[in-house]
Amino acid sequence: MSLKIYNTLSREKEPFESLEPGMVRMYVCGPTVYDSAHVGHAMSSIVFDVIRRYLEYKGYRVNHVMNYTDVDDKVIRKANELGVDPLDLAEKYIEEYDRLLESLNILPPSVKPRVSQEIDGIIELVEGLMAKGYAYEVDGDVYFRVSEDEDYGKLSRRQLEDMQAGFRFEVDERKESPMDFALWKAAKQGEPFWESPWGKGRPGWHIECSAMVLHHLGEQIDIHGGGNDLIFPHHENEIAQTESLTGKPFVRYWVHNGMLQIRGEEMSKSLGNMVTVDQFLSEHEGDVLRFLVLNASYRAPLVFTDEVVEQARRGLERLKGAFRPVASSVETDPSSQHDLIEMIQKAREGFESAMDDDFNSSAALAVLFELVRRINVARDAGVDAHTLGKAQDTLRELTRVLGLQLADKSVALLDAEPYIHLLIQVREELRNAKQFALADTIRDRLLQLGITLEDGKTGTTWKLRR
RNA sequence: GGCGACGUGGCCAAGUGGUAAGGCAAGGGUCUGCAAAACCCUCAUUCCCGGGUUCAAAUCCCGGCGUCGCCUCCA
Repeated sequence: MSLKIYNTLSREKEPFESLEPGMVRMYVCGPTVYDSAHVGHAMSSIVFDVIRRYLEYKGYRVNHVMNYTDVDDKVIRKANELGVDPLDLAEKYIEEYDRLLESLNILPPSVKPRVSQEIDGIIELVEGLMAKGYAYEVDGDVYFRVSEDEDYGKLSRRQLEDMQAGFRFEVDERKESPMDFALWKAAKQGEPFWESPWGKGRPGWHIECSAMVLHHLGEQIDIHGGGNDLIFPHHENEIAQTESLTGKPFVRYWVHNGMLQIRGEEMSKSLGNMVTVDQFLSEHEGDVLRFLVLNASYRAPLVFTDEVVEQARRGLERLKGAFRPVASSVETDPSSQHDLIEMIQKAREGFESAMDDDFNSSAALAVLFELVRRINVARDAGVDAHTLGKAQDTLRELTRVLGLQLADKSVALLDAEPYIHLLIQVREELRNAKQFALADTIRDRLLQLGITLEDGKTGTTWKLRR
């Protein structure tokens, strides 16, 4: 089986082949750090984390770069409102985002560059474009000359004429064409600036990503990702700049995630329907959001409502339930062992073929749920602990490829395990003696301590309650 | 106005030519002192609507309707 990835450029699933065998260069557009991240940002980071984890599972080494946009109109505006330094403000939200990545079990990107630390490379890039006639200066601003780029619009499938027809914002008359975009902006009063050949100024929005890719990954990369709202103009412009400069195809696979929507609306500050990641995590574990994301196609819009969150939480519980250990089993059923061993292999194959199909995580989850069911059946049938453990190990390994943590027991709790078993034993004797009131007290008290007891056919099992 | 995506059961959702995965919810049952969990059974003759292509369409084509995104900063 080989991996296929949907490429926004061709609008088709294509066999994945990296530029360099065994190695993937992946760049993902990160957030503009002017405010707290919302669950939509988290969705994007989760999607590309899953992609990375699966590529690593397939044996690739992944060089994963995610940028922080810390020099930007919005950052400056907000900093000025608050009367603080823009870079200090950005720093605060960068630290916050780093923490969120960790809480959501997102593997740290290999490099996390920031615009403010890439200025030299950006200036160099702009100079290169000017030297080749792709850019021009007006009063300290530098613009990209779109008319020079013959295949401009190939990613978003837009024609220059189409775009100009629907123009409904004010055009800067100094530009040669309305579609020309800023590579470098002359500094205005109260804005951070850097010295450049065109005077004091700062980078335009799109140029930063081109510069960071060139700096950290090279002229050509395998995967470039981000939300599908970035296709135009951001990624379109990145292609224009970078390919005009290098003359080489920039990105092999453009990968875009769909937008997360709250009740059919894009989540945005202006609509007042933001759910920040912090808010979400104060009520749910990170796995819930990840499960929600995994349960759908990463390319389609994601429905985010209280009901769907609750469904994700319960689905997760079912997944976790499969890790319960064998009870004090009475008699074993050999056929259950055979079925389970067979399922272990089938689950891995099914999982891989689902994920190979453009990271079809919801189909992969369906396979895992089949494994869960078979594990539960085998446990009820009294399968031996060794075989059950092997099936659980496979389930654990595959859920980890998806980045789910499930109920990873804390060390403290592992220490408590013998005592829990002791209590279960005592309670068992009380139940045999029909001392139900006392038996129930033990169950209730353990529940208060976060441990749920369940009396199954073959004995009592326990699990951690969230 | 232009460009693009999407519309599958009560909810989320997979499925791009061969006769509808999975999860949640719901109903019935097994087990159980009770509870919970688990397991078994049931739950879309049908995939927004109308045409067309085909032996065969949720899947391809045309036309509607609807939702969303982008065209201005946005994961």
